[in-house]
Amino acid sequence: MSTSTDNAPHGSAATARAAAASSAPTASTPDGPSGAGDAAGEVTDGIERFLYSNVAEQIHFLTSRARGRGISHANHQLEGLDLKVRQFSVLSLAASGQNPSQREMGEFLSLDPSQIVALVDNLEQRGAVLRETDPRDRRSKIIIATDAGRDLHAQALQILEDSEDYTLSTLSPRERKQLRSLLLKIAF
Amino acid sequence: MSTSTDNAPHGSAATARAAAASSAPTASTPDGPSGAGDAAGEVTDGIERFLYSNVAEQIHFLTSRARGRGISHANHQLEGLDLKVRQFSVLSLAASGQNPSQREMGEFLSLDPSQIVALVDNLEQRGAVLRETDPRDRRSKIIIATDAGRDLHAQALQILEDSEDYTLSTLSPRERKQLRSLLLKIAF
DNA sequence: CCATACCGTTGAGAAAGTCAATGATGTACA
DNA sequence: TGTACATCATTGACTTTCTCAACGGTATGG
Repeated sequence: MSTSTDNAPHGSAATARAAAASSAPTASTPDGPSGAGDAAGEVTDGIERFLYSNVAEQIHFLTSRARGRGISHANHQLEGLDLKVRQFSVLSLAASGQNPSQREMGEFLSLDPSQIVALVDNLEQRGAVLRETDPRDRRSKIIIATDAGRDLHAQALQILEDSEDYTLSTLSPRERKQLRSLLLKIAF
Repeated sequence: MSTSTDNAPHGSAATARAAAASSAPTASTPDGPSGAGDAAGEVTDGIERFLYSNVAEQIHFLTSRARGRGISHANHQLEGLDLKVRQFSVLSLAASGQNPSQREMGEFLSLDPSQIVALVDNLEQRGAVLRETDPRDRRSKIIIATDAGRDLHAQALQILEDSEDYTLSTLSPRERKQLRSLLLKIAF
């Protein structure tokens, strides 16, 4: 496990480790007065110094990192149920009482229809969901959670809520609500 | 602009399409009074109805969707430079004046060291960055942007800022700042 | 009946993520 | 000094995820 996978909830962590990394002005390729892109100041120690780079301002970088950390931890916590966040999301829709078709699941979860097939196959084999042909449109299949599926969903949900509580531990309840609200605005 | 597939910044879009999807109570597997997981109410039309499912509350779902939308759009806009967000992030660190080693890049970007190798290989072949052995520690290589690299970075940055402006178009300046701040808090 | 469009499914290939091993180098310490 | 151990970049193998094109079954509009 190279990247994440550590333990401490947030911050610090890596900082303490060996601090003997780079930092050499290296003479060649001089920065000159004010390089093209960044306002390169001093070269300090930890990787936090990259927070002043342009990429650190990018919303892509921030969402990717946040997502990566969260999903990694969540998947790890879900191992006991032999489930992944990915499968949970499908199961959750199946248990929503909203009678989702596979196409709708794909659209909502930003997944290709072919990926939904595989995910539903898996859950169906485990007896967690059923495929029912939609009587209104016999082309589409409505995915519905079985009793066992709803049970599995409930267990997973509890674990995921705990995991999220861990992931968002640096945010106040109010901030968590704000974050969800803001993400929702840009997610659709 | 204009070149991209869809057009409208956000919302709507799919909603209008064919509304003849599912919704059948389907007799079998009855919902019964209040299913186990959700408070299943009415079954309405668009996929927005899944916003009441449990998965829609999950931070994973929100970050994944937001990230997917954003990166997809950004990558599309970057096509002209034959660059992807992924490569830009490495280039950005190389141009930061912070003399990052590959290991540090990997840690900061949440990428495996082996992935950094490939990314740097690519940028190096294009003449955008150089690998310089760190005189302080000859095991590590410091990645530095060339003049051409800084130029490419500047162009890409402009495109990405426009793309982000599009992606975040539903947020006020204040909200954008909040979002960045909140994500930063949970990203490290 | 016919043309057209859509749904789920399959298959193939590219991209991304994960992991172990290796050579070169650095660090600690007896 | 030498010896054990850790770290860095790199390679290779493998799994997962993504993307796309096709196809059969089905729906819709003339």
